[in-house]
Amino acid sequence: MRLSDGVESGVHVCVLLATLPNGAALPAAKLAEYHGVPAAYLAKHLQALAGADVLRTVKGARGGYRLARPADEITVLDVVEAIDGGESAFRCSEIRRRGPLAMPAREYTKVCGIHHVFTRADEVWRAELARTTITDLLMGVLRDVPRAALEKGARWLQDSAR
Amino acid sequence: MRLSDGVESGVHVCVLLATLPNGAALPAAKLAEYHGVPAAYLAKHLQALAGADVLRTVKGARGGYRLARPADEITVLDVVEAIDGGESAFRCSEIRRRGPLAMPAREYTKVCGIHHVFTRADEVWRAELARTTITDLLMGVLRDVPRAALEKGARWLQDSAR
DNA sequence: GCTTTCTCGGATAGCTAGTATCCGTATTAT
DNA sequence: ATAATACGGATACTAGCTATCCGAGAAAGC
Repeated sequence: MRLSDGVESGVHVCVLLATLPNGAALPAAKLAEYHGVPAAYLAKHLQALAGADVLRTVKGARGGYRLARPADEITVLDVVEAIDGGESAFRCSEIRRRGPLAMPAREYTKVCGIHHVFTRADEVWRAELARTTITDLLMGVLRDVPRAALEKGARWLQDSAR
Repeated sequence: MRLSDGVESGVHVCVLLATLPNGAALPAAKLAEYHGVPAAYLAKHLQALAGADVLRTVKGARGGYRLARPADEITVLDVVEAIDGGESAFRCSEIRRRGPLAMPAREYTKVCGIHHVFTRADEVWRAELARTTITDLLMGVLRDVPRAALEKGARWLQDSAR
């Protein structure tokens, strides 16, 4: 089981965008450069995030991406569902209806117990991801990352703003 | 994100094996036939389960697979980790160390905050799966599955025992 | 003790989904 | 008008999972 790689980039992008003043935007190419990831690939995930109303696009020259909502109203789950999709990791193929025990379909009224366990597990997983907002992550970064790195980042952002 | 399909078969197999008397075993071919899944493919997952000490193999003529432990000491998580592996779905590629902000490696003492969120989510997911045992699932099947199907299954098992 | 039968076990192809990339079009600020 | 930027589709490439095969080894029966 593996989460899409794009999720990691997506969350990092949101944290970075949360540091921008008011309605400023940053183009996809800059976002990719900042994080050291392939630009063409990141663009795809940015589009997914925009489609899910996590990011908002600013078209035209001096455009780019910005957060669609305040950072404390965007959860990690929002990013995950935008990029990786909202489906459960487990897919029930109704094994109980196959093989020599097969019964007419109408006999199976309740959901398969195995299916149910994974559904619950998926729910608690998503609930946990929904507990953390982009603001929470940003505060963590400000606390844990070395001061020198923060200053470096701030300078880079100013240079890119021009 | 997608869990290996084999997990579903694996759990169903364990539930079926839990219905066998004492130390009786069922060969891989029969297990596959019962569930209507490809035999050669199921064999692979059975081996993984045996390697993880969830199932025990009985070699030679009239051999097969049986549970390695009492059914109430085997959790759904045990099956998942045997077949799908114990790794977290999220893989941190340390994006924060890339791009223009990169700092010497020793500067990063704490684990990345984003990584941490997914680690927690993975833990609650696994904890939830560990709450359900094969016995729990078997009781659910006995409760929810139509009586006719249960009888059909019992007959099939008897015929296979020969 | 030998043979026969049956089983696991690892090695090997095929396929699907996701990763990574490109380019042409539409849109906006300057 | 021009330059910069997002957007969407089309396309190679890759990894991991799906599916299959055949040989080694172990038990059972004579």
